[in-house]
Amino acid sequence: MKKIIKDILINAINHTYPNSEFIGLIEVQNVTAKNVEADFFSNISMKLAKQLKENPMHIAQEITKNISKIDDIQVDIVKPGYINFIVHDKEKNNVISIINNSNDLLGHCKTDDKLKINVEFVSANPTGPLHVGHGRGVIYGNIIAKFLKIQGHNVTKEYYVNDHGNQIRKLCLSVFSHIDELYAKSEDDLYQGEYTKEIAVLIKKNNIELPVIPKTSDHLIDIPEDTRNFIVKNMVDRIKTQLNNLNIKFDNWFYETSLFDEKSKYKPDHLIQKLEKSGNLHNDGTNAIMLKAEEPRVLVKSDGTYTYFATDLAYHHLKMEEYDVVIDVWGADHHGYIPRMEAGLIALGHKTDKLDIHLIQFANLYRDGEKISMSTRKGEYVELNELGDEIGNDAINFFYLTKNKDQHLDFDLNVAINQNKNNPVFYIQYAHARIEKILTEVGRYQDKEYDLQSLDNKLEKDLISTLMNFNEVATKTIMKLQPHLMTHFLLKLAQDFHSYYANIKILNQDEIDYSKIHLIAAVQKVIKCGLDLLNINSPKVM
RNA sequence: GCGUCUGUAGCUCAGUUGGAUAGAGCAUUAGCUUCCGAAGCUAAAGGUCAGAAGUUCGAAUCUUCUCAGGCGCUCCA
Repeated sequence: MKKIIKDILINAINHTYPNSEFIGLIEVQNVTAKNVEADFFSNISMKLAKQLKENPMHIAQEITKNISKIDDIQVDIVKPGYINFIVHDKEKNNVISIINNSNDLLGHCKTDDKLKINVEFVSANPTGPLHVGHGRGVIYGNIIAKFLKIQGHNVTKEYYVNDHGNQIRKLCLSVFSHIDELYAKSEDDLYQGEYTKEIAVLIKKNNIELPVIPKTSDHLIDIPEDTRNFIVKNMVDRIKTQLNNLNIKFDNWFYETSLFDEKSKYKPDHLIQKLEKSGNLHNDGTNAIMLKAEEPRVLVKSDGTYTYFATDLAYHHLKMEEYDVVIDVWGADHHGYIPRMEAGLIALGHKTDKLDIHLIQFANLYRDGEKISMSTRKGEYVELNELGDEIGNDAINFFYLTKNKDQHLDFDLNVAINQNKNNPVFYIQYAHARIEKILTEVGRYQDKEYDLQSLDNKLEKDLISTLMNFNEVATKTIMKLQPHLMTHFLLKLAQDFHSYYANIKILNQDEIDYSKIHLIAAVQKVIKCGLDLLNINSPKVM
């Protein structure tokens, strides 16, 4: 509809101001102001006023003179120079049939340029279970990967498992400390979570080899590889189970250690050689190896071990070579790390416009008004699934998706649990269930006679206008990766429906008005489509 | 100090590439059940869009400055 109006305007302006370059300035927008009786408007005459040095009202009149009369659209001029369009109900009501006859309401959200995209998200260290602090990144990463898939891209969802660094060693020692306290002797801040005890029990039960405790404390404890792998596997399995409970599946679990495989092309030492050849290493006279950047960044420490950055750079080097677009979903605390990563990739000859880093702002967690900090190390955390058990996956999804990722948000656990019944997601689902009830009562309605033009009640008109916006909202949500737009649309639609339902009797005993049935069927179809898009269930009964 | 994200109703958040009188939910107040599901509906009340200046016909939206908050500035991961 918008496009049709735009074409009309283009035509008219071509006539009014031939050979002009004004076409590019034309935009048609939805009317959102409540007091304005119109569906769409254009501000083109105000824009032209400046260039033509004429009164915008006058320009609008000149343009509208050249708009050919169309049956279903009324054109108005309103000061200071808006050109408003009112679409007649007959035309609008067609949206109901369009929706009900569509096989794929999201069919228009397709890209012309299919790309191979890697979306890496969560990637929490396997040193503890996923907790509520990870929730936002989990849900966000999963949903944008879904949107990209709908667009038609070839998407790989990837979890990067940091199973190589010092923190894994600490994890192992934390586990061993429950078997023999001597393991904890030379270590401070070990992991305190319950799971370390559980794994210790498994180690004993399965007779897994324990490391030898060295006689003198200057010898490091040497952890057998199989034992280490056993512990890491157990942790990763726990995380997988948690994600499974949220219905999230990854396509690829990439282990940091695999970069060090003999056959790996992307071994960090190859990386260093490459950087050295291209003259990108910085030497400050110490034993450390550094990358030249806005500030030198350490790749290999003086003791010969790699930094996290070195292996992460190798990993990104790999992704950049294998994919057209590389997306990272990171917590906002990593933002200072971006220039380093970009500098590294540029030094390796990559174009960083392929790299798209989505920063997610932190969710501050409260319990009864008091801030709680999540610390895996101290064993202070609320597991993501505990929250899921309390309020359900639908509420979790909806909660996180309602907010823009750049918005800092506050989350009070107890309030969330207590107010769960008021969660807006149920309001939407309730609309779906109510419609379901009516539709089953009505039975088969598709082949009955109906007249959409009879829908002329104010509430029906509102409902239909909202339905008309679905296409645009869906496009924006999916193409611009903004899930919160859809959550707000669904709330508005549910609201319009509940209002309609409460005020207008849809099922009349004497005779059924099948146009109303088609209307609510369209509403239900759109709600279901929107909820599916957000990974939320559409229950038929609640 | 530098970088970065944010500041909209009592609370939690929307607000489209700058458009018309600022939008929801929760909380508060007052109403609504012989009738399709009250997880609902109808209203009321609630705002100096942090503050100031600027650009513009027009600013919550863009620019600059100030104030306030989160996060980051490791040979940590």
